[in-house]
Amino acid sequence: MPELPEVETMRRSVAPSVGRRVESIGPSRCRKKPLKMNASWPEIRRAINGKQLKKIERIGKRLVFRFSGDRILMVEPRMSGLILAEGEPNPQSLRFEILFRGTRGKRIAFWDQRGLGQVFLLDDQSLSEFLSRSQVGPDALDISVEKLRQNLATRKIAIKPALLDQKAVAGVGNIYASELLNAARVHPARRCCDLTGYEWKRIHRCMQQVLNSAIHHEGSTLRDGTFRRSLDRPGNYQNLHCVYDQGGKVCPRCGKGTIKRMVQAQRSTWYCDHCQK
DNA sequence: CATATGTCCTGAGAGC
DNA sequence: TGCTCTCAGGACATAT
Repeated sequence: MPELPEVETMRRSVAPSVGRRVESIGPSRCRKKPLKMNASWPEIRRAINGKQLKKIERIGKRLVFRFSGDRILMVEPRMSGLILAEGEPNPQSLRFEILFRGTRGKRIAFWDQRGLGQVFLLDDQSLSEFLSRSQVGPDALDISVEKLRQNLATRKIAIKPALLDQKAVAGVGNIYASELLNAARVHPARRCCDLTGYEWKRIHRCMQQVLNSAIHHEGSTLRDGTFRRSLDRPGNYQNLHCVYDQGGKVCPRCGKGTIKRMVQAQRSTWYCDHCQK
């Protein structure tokens, strides 16, 4: 599911557990396939049990759980991962849960239907190494327009697939790349190296506006319904999508064009055929 | 069969 | 030749 706004929504929904002490952590019994991770469950239990959850950070589309004693769990939800404090989306897809002392069952649970998600046990040092090895770029909400331009403007590929490159800017995924380019009135097939300074400014401003608005509306719940803040609380931003999955409709921004679908780098892109030049 | 929110790996080609 | 960077394509796993 998650792009930056959905991961930030998940972060906020489990933030009440900051300050609590871990009672137990472990895999669910009913999981389908083993969770992909860099340590065994006994190792993770030894590292995390009894520790206090100090902070939950978001880096692009990843969540970083910091515990006392410099122990870190980093979760990559990838396509279908979901981090929830409440609710049972599908008992079959529960991958692990953390229970907290003295809270009568308060927990953080990781659900993942497709099983592409990954979890890493790290410390400060190995987290830094991980981020530099995988070249995670600046977060989309923090990056300056100069840095965005520096990271992308020499490239010959189209702007829309370029925005999905997490090394250039971290957090934008397939939904918000289409949405922000519509807001910026830039055609998704324009090559990065052909964009003007004024267009980079619009892309940068609209990226932050669209992502912040999506966070405000608690992310996008698509037709498959997998992303939600809790079982009875879907996101709302899908109702504000101007182009994503809106093929054939009139563009709500210009009121003149029609929303079209195209395929770029084997992924769907939607855009207005009138106002995006 | 086609579609689906993400990331990692491989290999070809370009340019120095 | 060889190094680095870019870019295209596929794999991963499951559901509709």
